[in-house]
Amino acid sequence: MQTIVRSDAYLRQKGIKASFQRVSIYEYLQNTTAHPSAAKIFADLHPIIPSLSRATVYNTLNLFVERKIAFPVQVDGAEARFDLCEPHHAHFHCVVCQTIYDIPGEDAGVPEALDGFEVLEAQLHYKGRCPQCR
Amino acid sequence: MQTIVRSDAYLRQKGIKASFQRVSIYEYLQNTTAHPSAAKIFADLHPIIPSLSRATVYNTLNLFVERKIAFPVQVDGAEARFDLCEPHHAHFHCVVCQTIYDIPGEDAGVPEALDGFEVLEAQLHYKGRCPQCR
DNA sequence: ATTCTTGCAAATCATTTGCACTTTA
DNA sequence: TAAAGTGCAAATGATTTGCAAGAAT
Repeated sequence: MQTIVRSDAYLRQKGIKASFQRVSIYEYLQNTTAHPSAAKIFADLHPIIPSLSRATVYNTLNLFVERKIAFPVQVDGAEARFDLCEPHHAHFHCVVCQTIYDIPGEDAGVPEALDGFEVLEAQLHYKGRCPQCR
Repeated sequence: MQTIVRSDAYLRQKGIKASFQRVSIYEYLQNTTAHPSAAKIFADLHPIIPSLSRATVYNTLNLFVERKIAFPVQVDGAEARFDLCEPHHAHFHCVVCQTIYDIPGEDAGVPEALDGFEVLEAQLHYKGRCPQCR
C-alpha cells in the first residue's frame, strides 16, 4: 500500500525505525484534524491493533515530539493533545465541545528579536466558543 | 497592616470570602514574578502557615482562576503555573532554567473576529533560552 | 445556627518506568 | 543476530474528592 510505504520512508528519513505501531500512529495523526489525546489515539487504534499498549502510544508520541514530527497542544489542566508539525498556525480551543481547531491564517509568527532571548518556538492559542457552540 | 486590608477588600469585591489562606496565597502571587506552581506556593507558604494543606492551595487557585483573578500558564507536560490576571502580555518560557518571563510589550491581542468563533482569551507563548541560559 | 472553608487521607488521572519478550534492520 | 521497540504491570506525580472538624456571618 503506497501510503504505508510513504509514511514508512518519512519516519526512516527522520531517523526513526518504522515499526507497525509507529507508522499506524503517524498515519492516524495524518488522517485527523481532531488533535487527539494519547488516550483517544489508543482508544481508536487498540481495536485495530489489539496488542497495542498505552506505553507504546506515549513512547511514540514522545519520540515524534522530540524529532519535531509532532507537537503537543496543552489545554488547561487537561491531557496533552497532538498535532503533526505543519507550517505555523494558531489553535482555537472551544471550551464547550473541547474541539481544537487549526487557524491557518493567524500565525504565531516566530521570533522578532526579543532582545537577549533566543526564541525557539512561538504558539498562539485562542480560547472561546466555536460556531457550533455559541 | 494595609496590604492585608487591601487584598482582603479586593477578594471580597470579587465575591470571595477572604480567609487567611486565600489572602496569603493572593499576596504571595502579588509579590512574585516567578509564576509559581501549586507545589511551589505550598512549599513556600507551608513553613509560615503550618496548617496549610495542599488541597487548600489547589482549591484557592481554582477559585482564583474561575473568578478571573489568576490564570494558569501551561508549560509542556508539566504542572500548571500561576499568574495574576494583568493586562494582556505574552509569556516566555526558558527551556533551560524553567523560568517563565512576562513579555509586556508583546500582546496576545485578543480577538480580531475569527469569523464565527467567539474568542474569549488569547495567549501568546514563546519558548526558548533566556539571556542567562544562552 | 447555618453556611462556607479547611485539612487530611484516599482516590483518580495522565504519564512514565522496569523488565522480559519480540521485532526490525 | 545485535540493537531497538513493545507490552504489561507497577510506580509516579499532579490534582481532586469525601468527609469530619473549624471558622465566619
